[in-house]
Amino acid sequence: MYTLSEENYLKSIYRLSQQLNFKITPTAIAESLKNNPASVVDMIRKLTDKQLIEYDKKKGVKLTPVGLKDAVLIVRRHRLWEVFLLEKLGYHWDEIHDIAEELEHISDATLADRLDKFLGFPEYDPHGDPIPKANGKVPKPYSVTLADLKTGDTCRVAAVKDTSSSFLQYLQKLDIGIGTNIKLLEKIPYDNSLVISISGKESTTVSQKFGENILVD
Amino acid sequence: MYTLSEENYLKSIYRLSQQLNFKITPTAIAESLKNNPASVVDMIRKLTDKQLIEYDKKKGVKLTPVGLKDAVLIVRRHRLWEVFLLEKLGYHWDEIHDIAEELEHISDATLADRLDKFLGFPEYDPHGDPIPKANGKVPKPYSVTLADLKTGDTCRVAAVKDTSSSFLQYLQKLDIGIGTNIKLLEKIPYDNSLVISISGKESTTVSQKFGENILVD
DNA sequence: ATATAAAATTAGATAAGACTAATTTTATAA
DNA sequence: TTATAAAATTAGTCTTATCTAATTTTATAT
Repeated sequence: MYTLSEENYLKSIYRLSQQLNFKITPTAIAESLKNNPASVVDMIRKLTDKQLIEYDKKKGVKLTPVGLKDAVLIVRRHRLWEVFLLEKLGYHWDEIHDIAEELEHISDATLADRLDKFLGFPEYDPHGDPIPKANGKVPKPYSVTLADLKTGDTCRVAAVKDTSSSFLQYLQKLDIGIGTNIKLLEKIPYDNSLVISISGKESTTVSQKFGENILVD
Repeated sequence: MYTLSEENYLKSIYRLSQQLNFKITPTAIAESLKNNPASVVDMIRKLTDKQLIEYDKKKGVKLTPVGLKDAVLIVRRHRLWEVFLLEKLGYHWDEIHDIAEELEHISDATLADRLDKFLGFPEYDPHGDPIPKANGKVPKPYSVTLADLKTGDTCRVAAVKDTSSSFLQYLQKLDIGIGTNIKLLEKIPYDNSLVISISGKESTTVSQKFGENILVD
């Protein structure tokens, strides 16, 4: 159906389109795929010809209904495989993304649905990202971050925005995972550092950047 | 590590090398991969440069120790995924090969071993082919076919040589799977057709070609 | 032993998807 | 508004893996 590259572009454009009020330019796509903008321009032409995207210099790149449907399916496969790798094969949080990047391209028509069933129809992947349903519906993603809380608030870690292994390994070191309870003890006015208590334990200080990458319930 | 094509060539050469006393020529590889012989000649050069194979016009193509090791790993992955697709995801016998052809190329270093453990270290795949172990050792493959039996002999289906879906669907129709008991009632001298009884039921006649593609215990 | 067929090889073409370098267009700031 | 920077685009190159067509080598049969 699609080539590997086409799928990666579709997925990348979809991910960028999730960032509200963000114009999807060739440069933005190039950065997200670590490609040269010139290559992106070529692929924009190809995907436009195939009616998977529309490109308007003013408005940037936008997925067509068909392009959107298929991009969502790729993301669905990615997130289902992540659940599989973590829950069934015992991988760690920070190892699953790259493998799922490969697995998501397996093209069999019923594979995602069978895997979904096998895994018990999970709603969120191990990073807390919503797993699109077979019909294309996407569960509501989390939007409040740890940095949005007020002093004294308590929350439950629901998802992470940053999925780099350096971030995930830091979380592991701090004993933070999906479901961990965190209380915001203090916000340092100087640089917005956050003093928190993890699972009721002694306090730890983390940066603003850190807090902005943790989504909470 | 390897490109998709390189892996497919390695696997193809390995499979051909399993056929005893068979010289692996460019033409044979071309047929097995449904490629043009000219393309094969190019890839033979490439794999020779990488020291994965040796090519001697007289002796044909041969895997080097390194090439063999890696070819076996690809076959290991293929067969493990086949077990997964059949046992865990509920696919049928004739659907799993093509999907495993894609899955086998997922390159993570520990994936095969984790999958192996998750599946309970199976010795044979759903077609009865031996699954190479993590150390590269390959369990003994079955070698006696239904066509080798003498009239009156009873056997248990252990594996199939042909994995085309037309063959597998025919088997399904005849209610034959791995483990099915078959008794050879008669061999028709004219064309070596076989009259057999499947699971003790009424007799059925199958062709010599059919019998040669069923390996028995 | 030689004609013929089959197999192997070479030469050159093509397509996909990436690149660099040069150019054009658009945005931004003085 | 105009100079400058940034972004987008074009033109042309490269690599991988395929192909076709032509040629050379090897095998086979009379």
